[in-house]
Amino acid sequence: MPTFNPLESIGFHCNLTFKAFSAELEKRLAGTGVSRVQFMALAHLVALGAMPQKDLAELLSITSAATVRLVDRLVRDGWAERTADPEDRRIKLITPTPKALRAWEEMSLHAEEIMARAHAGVSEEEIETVKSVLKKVRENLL
Amino acid sequence: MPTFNPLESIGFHCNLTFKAFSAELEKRLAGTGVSRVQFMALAHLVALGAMPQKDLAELLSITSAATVRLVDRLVRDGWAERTADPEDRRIKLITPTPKALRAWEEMSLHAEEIMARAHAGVSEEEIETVKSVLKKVRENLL
DNA sequence: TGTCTTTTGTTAGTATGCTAACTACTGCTT
DNA sequence: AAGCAGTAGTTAGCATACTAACAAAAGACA
Repeated sequence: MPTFNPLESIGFHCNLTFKAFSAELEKRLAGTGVSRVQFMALAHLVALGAMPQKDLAELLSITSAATVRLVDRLVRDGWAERTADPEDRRIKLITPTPKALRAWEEMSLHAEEIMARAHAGVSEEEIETVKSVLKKVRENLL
Repeated sequence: MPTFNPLESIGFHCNLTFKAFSAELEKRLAGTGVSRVQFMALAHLVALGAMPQKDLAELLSITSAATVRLVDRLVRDGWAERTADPEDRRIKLITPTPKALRAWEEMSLHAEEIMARAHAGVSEEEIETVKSVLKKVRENLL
């Protein structure tokens, strides 16, 4: 009987690897009051500036419903604000607060250090291979 | 200012790829009443037989607390049972039900098809490279 | 044997994801 | 202008993850 073996699936390995990154990032962010998901949201908000919730949802690859609550928590904790879009009253622009902008530079160092550590001993070429294979796999699954 | 760019991180790509597998598996399991996580748990239970919750937690790489509620739902839905370990009264052995064993063969086909589709057009060598690089990355992050 | 430590499982509280159903608003079409 | 489809955001209900605090049982050791 051909039994499904998780170890053979790239998806399984991706899950494990993603968890390893998550755990390390969460450990380093422990003192900041920012969660891993909030960190990713702030990365986009700081890099690109205020944007509608819909855009943030797309960048994070989550649903709009999940984004509502993520932004709720960002607002609650003083990292972002919902402001009105003068052009379109449906839209709530999500704006990073000055507090977020100030704290970002130091926080983002954690992510860069983790990336550097994770990629240690792996050639640039291997990293590119992984990225391109994973991209192809995602396209295969669309 | 050196800004963190998620696209450069293998962790980010792993997250996206894992989500793609998850979405596809969930779509296929829609009619079965089994969730993706329950499916993974059953894969281990069917392959290895009854085991303590702790072992299941390790195989799934989740905490024991998360396992408690996962097993709660498996039991609730008739896929598994908690039985006493005659040797050690702390242990609850998680046993797949006959219903689970019967349903497994067909369910596991979904996972195999998804793997086959995902890996299409990717050489065996590339797949091995991805697995070994991801493994090294995880070790780097320990 | 009695106590201390470890192991296993549980509960509580929070964060995060999903789908489905809903509201408010925009914008097209007639 | 009226009507209707599409878009943005919200809410509700569920599944799943985590940490922290706890209980019960087993094991180790004086």
